[in-house]
Amino acid sequence: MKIGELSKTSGCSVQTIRYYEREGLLSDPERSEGNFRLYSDKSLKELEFVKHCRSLDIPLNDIKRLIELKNKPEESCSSVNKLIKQQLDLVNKRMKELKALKNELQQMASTCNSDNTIGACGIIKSLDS
Amino acid sequence: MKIGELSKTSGCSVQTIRYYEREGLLSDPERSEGNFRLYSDKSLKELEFVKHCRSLDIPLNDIKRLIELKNKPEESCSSVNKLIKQQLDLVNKRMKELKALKNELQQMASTCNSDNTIGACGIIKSLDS
DNA sequence: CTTGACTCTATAGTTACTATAGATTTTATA
DNA sequence: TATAAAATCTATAGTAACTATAGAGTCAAG
Repeated sequence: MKIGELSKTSGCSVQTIRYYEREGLLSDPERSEGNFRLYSDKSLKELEFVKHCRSLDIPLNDIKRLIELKNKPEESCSSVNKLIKQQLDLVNKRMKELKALKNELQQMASTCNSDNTIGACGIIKSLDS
Repeated sequence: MKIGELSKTSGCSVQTIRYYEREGLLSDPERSEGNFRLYSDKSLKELEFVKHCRSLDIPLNDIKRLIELKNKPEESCSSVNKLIKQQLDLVNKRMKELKALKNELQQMASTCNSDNTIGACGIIKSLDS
């Protein structure tokens, strides 16, 4: 299949696919006579692996490492484990931050009654302090 | 005070301060004979307003709008309110996403017992599916 | 008077894409 | 078969919010 079809079946944009290729996350596809990329089901699998990792917010560089590790099935998977745990730590940290954000924003929103003027606005006041 | 001192008292890096100025979030400071930026306490207040907004993850463009609004105290603050509510929606959305992420990552981490090989690694398997 | 710390501007790099321009190839229609 | 439309190609620039660098100028202390 050509890149447009791969794009549709995978849900990745055409530019993103080409970008992943440039970044070394996808193996170089065959080319047609006219230099169009030609993909197989294996390519789709590769792309889906990347997509799944991205849906977990794993950075492209880490995904690259995971792909390399995948190709060494006899090695210990402790590095894979470490990578996932790091990602989990990050997510936990970000969640804590977001909770704090949410609290402050809610508080702020509650101090504004919308027929006030900006001069009397509780939101602006709390941002100023 | 010069930019280095403002940087220390505010906790913003020197480059970030200059960047905010370029982006129009801080008013242009006085300059010394030798063209060094000279800041007042008012400048510090301005910078702290920006910092506070940023700590709430409000984008620079929105902060710019808030600053403009701040300077029109007689207008209705409904737009301020709207902006904060939008920000709150964003935070809530992101929190939901993160919760889902966290679940999947935890699940994955639990399928790996670290003395396995990559070939048998539950993490890689689940990323593959 | 010179050394080191600080500051200046301008520019490039970061991440993960998205968007564009201009050229080429393929497919569909007349 | 001619041609128009759709898809693809590469290369490059833009996005957000900074951070880092280069190369030059300024200032305070010894």
